[in-house]
Amino acid sequence: MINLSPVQQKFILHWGEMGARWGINRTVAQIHALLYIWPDPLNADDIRQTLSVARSNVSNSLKELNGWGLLRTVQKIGDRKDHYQTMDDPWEMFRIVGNERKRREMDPTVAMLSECLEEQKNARKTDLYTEKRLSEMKDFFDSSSACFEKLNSLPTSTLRKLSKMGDKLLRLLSI
Amino acid sequence: MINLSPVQQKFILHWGEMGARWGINRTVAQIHALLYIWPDPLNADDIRQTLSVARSNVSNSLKELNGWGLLRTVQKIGDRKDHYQTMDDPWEMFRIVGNERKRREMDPTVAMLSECLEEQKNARKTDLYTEKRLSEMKDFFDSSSACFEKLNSLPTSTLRKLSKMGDKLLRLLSI
DNA sequence: CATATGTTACAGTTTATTCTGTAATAATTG
DNA sequence: CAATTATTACAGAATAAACTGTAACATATG
Repeated sequence: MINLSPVQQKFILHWGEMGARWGINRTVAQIHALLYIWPDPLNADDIRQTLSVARSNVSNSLKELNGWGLLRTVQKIGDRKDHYQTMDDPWEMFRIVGNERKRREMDPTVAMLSECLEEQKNARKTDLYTEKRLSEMKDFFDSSSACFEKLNSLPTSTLRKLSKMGDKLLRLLSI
Repeated sequence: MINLSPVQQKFILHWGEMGARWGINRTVAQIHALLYIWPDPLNADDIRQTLSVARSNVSNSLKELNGWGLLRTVQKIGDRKDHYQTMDDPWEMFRIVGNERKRREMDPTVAMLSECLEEQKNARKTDLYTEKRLSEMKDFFDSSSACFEKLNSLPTSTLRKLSKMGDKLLRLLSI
């Protein structure tokens, strides 16, 4: 029987609300928060009881969490139920989320911009202004997404160090 | 009378759909796309007709766009109507959007984590595990948001160059 | 085979958001 | 003052997303 402390509840509820802004469903985010804040792996029924949601909702949410690559399933001896875990390391966690967000929020736009530019070339009427706006936008998405990919390919330990460099980072970059 | 080419329509519709994923309302994003892709400043009625939305929707959406800092109001001689523009430069545009997203998506979580840690300290029961999870998460948010702020404080021209450096950037950083 | 466990589909409900259309209000201009 | 323009509030409609509860199904275990 899971009994959440007030602080744990607060964390889980906030994570759930915030999830929406991060493009993650509330229940999915709550489950993620629960697994993150709880010391032991939990089974689906623990989750259902603790968060008061329908069993089917737990199942679907776990599937989605798994789709994000944020879930691990483990077993306990003498217990046939699956038990679920999530990773400890926030850097690792948000690297994954970041990748997924890039895939959902940038890639489709890059594709659309390419199509538009192509269609604009083949159009009966030339429209230099539109072409300029589209290609500047595409240029932005291309370079920022390449840059993001490069940074995200670095090992977590490097990202951690870089993000902690503070002003040193700026000095390094302003060469 | 505004007459959108197929390519312009495609761009606007996509921008509208994508807006949702970026945390921006569809109509707001469509209006933004329209102002971005159209060579001249447009008045509210142009926008209403072109996008087929209610006048009140245009007014509220323009207000929100203004709240993001993405709108400029200009006048035309011999015309009492306000005319609206948005900025050309995608880097500038997404710097603003990025700032706003940080404010909405990170800052509240940093605040929540600080509160939780404070409350955990004052709690009757000590809970070292929860404390560890919370403080590691806070550490992540603190350093990544500081890092983001530093980068975002750079002039657009610098950001543009950095994002275009490709592998040179990695070599520079891997010192 | 009986039981336990987990997934999936689905109809219906709830909830939140967005949008419309109207009306009231205010400010400005000729 | 009359006309133009823009904002705001609001009730109701339309949409979209999320959730519930149930049932069917599959799989594995003793």
